[in-house]
Amino acid sequence: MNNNKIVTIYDLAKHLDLAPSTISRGLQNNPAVHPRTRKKIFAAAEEMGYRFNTFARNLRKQRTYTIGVIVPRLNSYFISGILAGIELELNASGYNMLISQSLELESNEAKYAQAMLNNRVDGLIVNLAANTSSLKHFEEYTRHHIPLVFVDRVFEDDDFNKVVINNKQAGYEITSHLIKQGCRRIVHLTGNLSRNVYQERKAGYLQALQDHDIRNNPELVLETDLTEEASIEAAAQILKMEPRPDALFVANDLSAVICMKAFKDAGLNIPGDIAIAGFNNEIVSRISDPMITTINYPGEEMGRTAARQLISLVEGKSPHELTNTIILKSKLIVRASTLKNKPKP
Amino acid sequence: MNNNKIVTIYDLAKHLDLAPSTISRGLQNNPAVHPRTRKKIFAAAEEMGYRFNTFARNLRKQRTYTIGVIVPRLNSYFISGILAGIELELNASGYNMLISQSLELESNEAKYAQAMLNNRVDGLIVNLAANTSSLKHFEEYTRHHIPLVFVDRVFEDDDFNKVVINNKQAGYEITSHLIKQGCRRIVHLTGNLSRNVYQERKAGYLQALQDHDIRNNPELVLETDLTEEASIEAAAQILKMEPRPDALFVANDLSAVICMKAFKDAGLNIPGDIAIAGFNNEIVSRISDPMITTINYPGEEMGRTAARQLISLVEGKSPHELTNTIILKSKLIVRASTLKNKPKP
DNA sequence: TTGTAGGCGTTATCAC
DNA sequence: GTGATAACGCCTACAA
Repeated sequence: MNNNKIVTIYDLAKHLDLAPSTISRGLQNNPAVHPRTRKKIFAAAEEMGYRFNTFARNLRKQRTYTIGVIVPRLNSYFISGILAGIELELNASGYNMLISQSLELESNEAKYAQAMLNNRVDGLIVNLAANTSSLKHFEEYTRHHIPLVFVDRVFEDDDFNKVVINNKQAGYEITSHLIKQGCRRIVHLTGNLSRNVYQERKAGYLQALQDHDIRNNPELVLETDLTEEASIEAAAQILKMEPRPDALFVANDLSAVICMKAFKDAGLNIPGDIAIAGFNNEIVSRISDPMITTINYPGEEMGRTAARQLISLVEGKSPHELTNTIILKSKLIVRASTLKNKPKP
Repeated sequence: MNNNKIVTIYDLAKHLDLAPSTISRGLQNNPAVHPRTRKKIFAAAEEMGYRFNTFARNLRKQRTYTIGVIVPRLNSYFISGILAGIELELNASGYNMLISQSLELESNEAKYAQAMLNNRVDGLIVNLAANTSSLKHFEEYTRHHIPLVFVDRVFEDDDFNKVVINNKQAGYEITSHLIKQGCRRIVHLTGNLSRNVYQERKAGYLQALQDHDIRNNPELVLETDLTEEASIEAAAQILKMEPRPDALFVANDLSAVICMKAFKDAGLNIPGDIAIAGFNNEIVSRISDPMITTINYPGEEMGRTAARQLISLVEGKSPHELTNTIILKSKLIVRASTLKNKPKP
């Protein structure tokens, strides 16, 4: 109706010959205003194209209904799932979502944590960068009692809220499965070991070896950044190992599929010559040939859980003092890429 | 240093026995402030743990330095790339990014467009939902002169800024390539045809058929939602076609790979029995066996371009009146999945 | 049921 | 170079 001028409650007040406070109350459905008055207010708001100013309200209320989210990368299938889960919960509860990507750098993470603080986010969800070595850039959140939840990539020995899976157990299960299939020389290809998720998967791998009396050979653990290039390189390195390993446990599906392709191109048979297991149950694990044994990793559910927990902290429904760790269930999914002993018909 | 109380410029002013306005100027590096004073101000700010309040500034400045982004889904590899590109540019220019996902529903899209307006975003980037049939929920942006850029999925006949690729040409190239490989009975599996991207790819497909004197058979065009399930179903349907098609052009890589897997499971040889081409050059197209012929689709670059264009509009560096369309280059990438005529040695 | 007045934290304008 | 003061738009005691 109106053109460009921004309409405020004062304009509505003048138009209706009422006080701004009455307009404010009416728009909030405050029962103190007469239904007739309220109706007039809404009609005028509609007619004049009124939009309320979130900033003014935030300034006044000292609340922003905005949650910050810092992730290492946006262009990752797994991260997308977490974000989707977070977004669903936040929007359902009327919160906005402010996103930054640290590009796996602690320095960016710290910078964005500060920026989010300036934006007065009501809470923050973080998936740590690969090289983050301290959480001191989050101390100000604690000091100001702004709730903080870490999801997936966390620090073990801290006093923060976290949503994780049991990576060690998952690593243990997948390695034990490989051993049960008769594999003895199992390579583990993993990411930055200063991050809990990779460190623990490796711990599970080592534990499984030990429990099955297989001597650990440090040369069989390859630490890379799990990018496409690094995976191709790692595959070449594995092909050159003497004697050739009979299994490969990779810390993520995409990298596992890339390795598998390299092995197939080199004429190897999967799983006959080498069994391959991944991690995350990404779609690529299902479309590869053979399909890849993996761990179902509930990314979206982790996002939802983290968001729910954060909201309940923000709204004071959970006590701030009690930090807690939520461990979601992960599950081994056995597929053809590791089935050396074909199930009997 | 300090504990929980939020520090404002008034606190700094009192502490330093200066006026709040001087503090404000000092913090903004206003040259009118004496260097010695400024130094004292920064020292006190640091010591007292001052953080400026973005909302108060926004309220005052009538600017938010926040850009809204509405996408159909967050958990999509292609969308992630666009978002990553947008985020890079926005952060580089000091803007925040507020994200919502429409879940492919026009109703959500409209709702979030309104919410972003309430949040006074300085501009908005949109990737349309599958079922969006009108742009009237964006009219208010035009009315208030809030810049708007559509990326990838757009309306053709509108008067808005857009960043796209030439989908028709890409569809034409890929279909012509299949024809040159000797294919005559080419199935086209696509998404919601009311969206420009799918509509145009199909137009390119039809044009190529016509230019090569191949009669169009409407039964060979399958419109689905391109989900994992729909793709599996479509593959089954194609397998039942009589006579069997000799090529399949799918509007996205993931769906193409899923179909390929189904065909291989049914004993078909790729590309011998049926050639397969995808779209987007996602990583799955490179790890499938055989690798998939596709169109390189610069998602991240589209995101960057959209963000750059939006920022230049927001900052008044481009005129608002001139809406424009930026068409990025896409490129046919030929791989084994369509090479029926092996290149001569 | 409605109105008045003050404040949320910052910046801009005008004085001094 | 610094200070006083009035906005920005909304919300909420408190008063009427």
